[in-house]
Amino acid sequence: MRDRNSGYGYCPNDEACPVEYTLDVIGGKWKGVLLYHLIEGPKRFNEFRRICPGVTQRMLTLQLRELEEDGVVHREVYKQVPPKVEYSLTDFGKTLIPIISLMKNWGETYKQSV
Amino acid sequence: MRDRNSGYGYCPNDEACPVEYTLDVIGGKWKGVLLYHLIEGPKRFNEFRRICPGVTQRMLTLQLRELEEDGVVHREVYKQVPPKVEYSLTDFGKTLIPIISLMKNWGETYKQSV
DNA sequence: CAGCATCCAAGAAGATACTG
DNA sequence: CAGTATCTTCTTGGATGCTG
Repeated sequence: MRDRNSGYGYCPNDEACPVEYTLDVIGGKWKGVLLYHLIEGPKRFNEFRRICPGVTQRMLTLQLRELEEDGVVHREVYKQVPPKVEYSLTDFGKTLIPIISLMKNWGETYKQSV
Repeated sequence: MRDRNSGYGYCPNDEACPVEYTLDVIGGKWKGVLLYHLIEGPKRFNEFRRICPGVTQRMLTLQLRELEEDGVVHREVYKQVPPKVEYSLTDFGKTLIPIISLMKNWGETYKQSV
């Protein structure tokens, strides 16, 4: 999922790779949920932990860092005590909103049918 | 990605889970590409291997099996020699087309920008 | 509060060889 | 052609303890 270089060298087909590229950005184990919650507005670290009790501290950190690296999420550190860090969607990240919304709708519609 | 039972018990938030559920169906390493190619029409096993040289035989089998289990893909075995197996989207699978298309468009648009 | 470091277990994925 | 089986490697992820 992270081997952007090796992973996409394999597939010479220009029509196929965009889908895989998109999944590389949003397909992490928790990225979908995190992004979905960020649509509503900025969130703090422990806010995520409350919303999704299943995600560990470590995973939350890692997933947020990857989203940050991909330029999808902005990490704002407020220099104060106690520390406060806020995560929000970048403008680039906002371009993903239609996809996340569609996925949300699809999930809502078909979750019970499987 | 496969632990549908344990994975979703964790998250009590009904608004978040649909996204994760959708990703569980289409978020596998190769599922996006496979589904994308199936939009064009039915494909055979080795056809996929030609289109995506990066996917191993084993992975291709596993991913197709999971898509089949999820009712997204239909596997038609023609009883003949040499054997012929055709994979196609089910009606249920076709409901995913809008999502895949959006992901394709997004990937095409932003692939270079990262 | 928002993490990082370390260690360890479990699972995903690759390589290779073989089959109806 | 379309797989299966097995073995090994690599990556993910969880648990725990510590910090500015």
